[in-house]
Amino acid sequence: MLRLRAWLCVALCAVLSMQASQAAPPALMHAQRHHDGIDPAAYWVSEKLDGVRAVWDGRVLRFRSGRPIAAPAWFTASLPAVPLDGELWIARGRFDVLSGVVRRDVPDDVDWQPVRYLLFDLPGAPGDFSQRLARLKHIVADAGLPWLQAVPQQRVADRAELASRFAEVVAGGGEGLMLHRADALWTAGRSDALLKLTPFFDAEAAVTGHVPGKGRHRGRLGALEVVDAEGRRFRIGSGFSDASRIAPPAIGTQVTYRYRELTARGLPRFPVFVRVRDLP
DNA sequence: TTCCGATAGTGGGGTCGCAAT
DNA sequence: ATTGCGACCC
DNA sequence: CACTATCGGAA
Repeated sequence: MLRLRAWLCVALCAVLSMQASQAAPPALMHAQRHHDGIDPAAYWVSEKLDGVRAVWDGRVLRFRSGRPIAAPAWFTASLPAVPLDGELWIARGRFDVLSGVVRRDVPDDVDWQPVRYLLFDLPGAPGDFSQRLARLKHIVADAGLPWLQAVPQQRVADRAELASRFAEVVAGGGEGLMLHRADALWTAGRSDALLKLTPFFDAEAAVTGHVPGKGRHRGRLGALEVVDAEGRRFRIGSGFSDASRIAPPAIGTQVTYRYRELTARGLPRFPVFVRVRDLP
């Protein structure tokens, strides 16, 4: 009886941990948007890499969602036996390529060749970020794997230097900056211990159609179909209040929207409705 | 009191994988 | 061979 | 990823 009970417990635990290994999102630090009142001198600053977040628990490499990443055996075999947090990345402007490579069910060795695992933290490790960063560099050096690197971190003196770093990175095709507060202990969740600073652009387009909403938006606007001055057609489905979804901009109206960057096809990435364009 | 962080739930471009054509 | 769709990455 | 709408607790 005791044996049976013990076996049931083991089996149940195994099943539960299996499910957890399939889907449970790992506890992570999440970035907050940079805002006024931040003292940049209190932070380590690095480029925000436009790749895929990857978390290593000592055994399995996972997406932020908790889903395992089908990486080649050689990529993960010699990773250190400590939890790591970082970004799978190839190069600036290569997100789509990387995204395809790392999300394939069957990894392609050649495709994975240029992929790097760039680390920016040690989840759950003791000490403030400065201390964790020092330890992270040692872990990377000891591992001696060409594709395993620490994300370069720099200190800035003031807002002016942060602004110039930001301009420099963006001009070079970078996605923006990440700021890790030097004196912050590791904690799961969102706080000003980790900030992101990314650019955005405003543009105008004409409404060509209304896409109906689903779920809680059933019966009102889901997204705006628009066309810009160059004839590019796309949709804007975010940025609307519930009220504006009930009475959306009419077809033909010029609207202002915001986006992060243009895709390879020239379409806006992360388009967000801002307002109906004033003074037509 | 106000504000912040966590949830839940909508939506975008792009890719992969599978089913339907 | 092409198209459409859901489930993901961001 | 972007966002809005809520809610409870911290500030």
